[in-house]
Amino acid sequence: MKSSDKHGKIIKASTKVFAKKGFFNARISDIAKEAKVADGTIYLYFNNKFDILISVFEQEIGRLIEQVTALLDKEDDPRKMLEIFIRKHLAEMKKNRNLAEVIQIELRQTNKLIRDYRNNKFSEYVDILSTIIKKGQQEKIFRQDIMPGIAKRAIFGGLDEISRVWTLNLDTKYTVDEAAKQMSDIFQLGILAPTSSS
Amino acid sequence: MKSSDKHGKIIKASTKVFAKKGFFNARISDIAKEAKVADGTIYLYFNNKFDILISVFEQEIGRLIEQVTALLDKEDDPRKMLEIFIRKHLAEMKKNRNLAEVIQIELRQTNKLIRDYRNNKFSEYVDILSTIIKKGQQEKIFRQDIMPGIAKRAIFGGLDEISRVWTLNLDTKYTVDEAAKQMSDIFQLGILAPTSSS
Amino acid sequence: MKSSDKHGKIIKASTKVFAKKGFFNARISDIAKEAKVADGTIYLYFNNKFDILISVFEQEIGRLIEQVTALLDKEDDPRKMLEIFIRKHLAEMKKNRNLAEVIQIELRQTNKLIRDYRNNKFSEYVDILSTIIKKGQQEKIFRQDIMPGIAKRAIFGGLDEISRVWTLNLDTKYTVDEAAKQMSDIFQLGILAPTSSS
Amino acid sequence: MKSSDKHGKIIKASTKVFAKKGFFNARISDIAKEAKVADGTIYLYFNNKFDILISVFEQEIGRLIEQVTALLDKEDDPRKMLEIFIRKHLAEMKKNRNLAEVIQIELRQTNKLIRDYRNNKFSEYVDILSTIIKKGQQEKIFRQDIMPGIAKRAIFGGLDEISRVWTLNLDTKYTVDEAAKQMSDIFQLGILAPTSSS
DNA sequence: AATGAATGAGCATTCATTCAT
DNA sequence: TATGAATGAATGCTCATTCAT
Repeated sequence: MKSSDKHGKIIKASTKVFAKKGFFNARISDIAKEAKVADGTIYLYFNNKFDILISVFEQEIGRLIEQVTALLDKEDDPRKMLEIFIRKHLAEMKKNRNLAEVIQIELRQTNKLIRDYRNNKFSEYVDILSTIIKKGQQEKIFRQDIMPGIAKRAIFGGLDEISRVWTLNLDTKYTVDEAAKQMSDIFQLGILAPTSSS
Repeated sequence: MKSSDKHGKIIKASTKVFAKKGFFNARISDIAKEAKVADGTIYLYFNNKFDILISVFEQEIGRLIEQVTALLDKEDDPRKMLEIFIRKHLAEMKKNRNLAEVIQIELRQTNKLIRDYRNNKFSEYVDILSTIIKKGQQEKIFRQDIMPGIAKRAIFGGLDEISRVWTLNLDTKYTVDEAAKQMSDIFQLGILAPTSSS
Repeated sequence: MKSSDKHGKIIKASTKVFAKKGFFNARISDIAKEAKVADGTIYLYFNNKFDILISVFEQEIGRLIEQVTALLDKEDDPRKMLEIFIRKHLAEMKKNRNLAEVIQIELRQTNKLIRDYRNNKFSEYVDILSTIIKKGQQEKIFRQDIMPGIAKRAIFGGLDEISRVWTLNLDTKYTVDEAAKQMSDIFQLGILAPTSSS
Repeated sequence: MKSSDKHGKIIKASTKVFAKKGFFNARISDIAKEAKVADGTIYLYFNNKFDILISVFEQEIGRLIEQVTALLDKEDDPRKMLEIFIRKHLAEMKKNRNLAEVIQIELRQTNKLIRDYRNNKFSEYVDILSTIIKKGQQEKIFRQDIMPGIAKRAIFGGLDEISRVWTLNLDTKYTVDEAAKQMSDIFQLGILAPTSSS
């Protein structure tokens, strides 16, 4: 890491600007100003505007993966692991609104924008969920008929939608803990009342 | 309703073009060509490009609401109603890929793009879920501690993520029925194995 | 003159709209709305937008010529005739602000816009001045060394500038009579004090 | 002052293009081509098309003011000063036809186009005339009953009309000297024959 | 490495004019 | 005659990217 980590400064500035304005309305000059570098300097570190966006994903989600992984390594019970993932994800999204916006909105477009880009880091992140589920199934803790590939999307999608609303300044009546508790219950116990389960 | 129905033709063409290229990369001339009208004709029916996007939402989601509501009216059991919603939503998204893309990707941006626009139709659609949940709670079929406002987002988010992947041509290994069955189970029963439920 | 004199209505409406918005910012639909006819109807009476402008000149200035000529016919003294012209022109411009604007601003552009158009009516109007001057010279009332072609422009230009300011809402401190008196004096007596004239 | 002076080149090119085509028919690309810069470059120096027009006025009329003022500073006799102004104005308009056109035609529209713009430089220029007249009145050389606010407009309007005709390629039979002499005489002595003055 | 002036392709929108009714 | 829906050419301005310094 150089003393003047321009690459990092630009990534940080881009996250902020993309979050605030969206990818298409964000100007390279906005990013340059935010990062306190010249417009042209950005092109010494990135190929083009899309490249910046992708780098933001890779870097920010990479950081997320590291943090979540570190937390999960200390735990062995799949139920607890699932709860940790849920809580950590919601906490991060609430804390880092810029990242939340970028993941929820800009990430969606990326596959359309850049046909040959697959969000590997993102897949890796979501796959943490299926790994937990498979582990739970092996340990006979989670139902065998659950398809991990579907469950991971159900859970991630749910979390994403919850945190999406936070970025809109709506529904802030729920705290992270409340929401995390609810989501853990919904996904683990289901919404059926115990007596009515077949 | 005029015989030519230019308004409808433009909405239909816009849905297709927005789905294919995304709002920002869609050109008015693309839409005009797709709708087989002149560029200027579009402005006889819509104020601007944003207005077209919003109209697409209102119209297409309005149609979705009508269809889902019609199906739900025939059913009284909240469990069945939830299943119906899930199956219908997934079926529609699989069938109408253009609408799916627009909902999943473009709708996300809308609140950012147009500050004073609230997707009323969209809220109305998602609120069908919380209505079902509340009904189930009143009938003691769904757990009392579930917060409908959170559960509706968990469920819709999950469905959205599932169908999002379909539009990417990934994971088409799951049929609508399989996915619907899985989602219903996950949200109703949870993923915990029955014996391990506390 | 037909019962529904559309041609006249369009001319009248155009004068108003051109005055208010200027030729380039005036829309055919503005004129149509003002004249209470359909857009297309205008093209039954005029070839194009320029044609309307030219017709406005011809008609309005034609009316001006008639009125001024009628007044001048009653008078034989060139000094009085000059005063009458000056007073009448200023009075008309003050009364009919729309016409004033069109003459002062739009007429200027016309030669540039329409290369092959010569404002014959306008020339005819201004030539009334040179006719008066020539008559005065023949009667030895006006100085022989005055070139009528220059004097007519000096006088008309001066009047035009005075009334131009009126349309800008500036300098309304001068009444028509005051201004007319001043202008007559300036052009007849000059601004030199009598004692200092060589 | 940069060696390339793009700002100046664009002003010069704009004056030429506005003169030739008029403001509304002038294209930014016309100006860019004339100035030998890219279209976008123009927007590094000016906010918009109107801003270019205003800058042309300010700069060109500013130059005119400087030149006239320099000439007038050497003279003390109001009669001579008036003659100098008249001759200089006509000479400049004849020499610089582009500026002449822009002043005579485009300047007229400006107040209509841009409501909050007042041609300060232009007012300043015309006010040189009223200053001369007031000075002449104080020195008892010009008639006391002349209102300087009206006289300045009479004189400027007359000069403007004379030079306007030059730009139309009409009446080039008069030289600058002839016209200047005539105008000076008309405004100083009036057109009445000496013997017939009351 | 860093700068930022310069570039010029690209597009939403307007509006004079047409023409089927 | 009269209409007004439809047309599509035309353009001011933006901004990602380049490159001389």
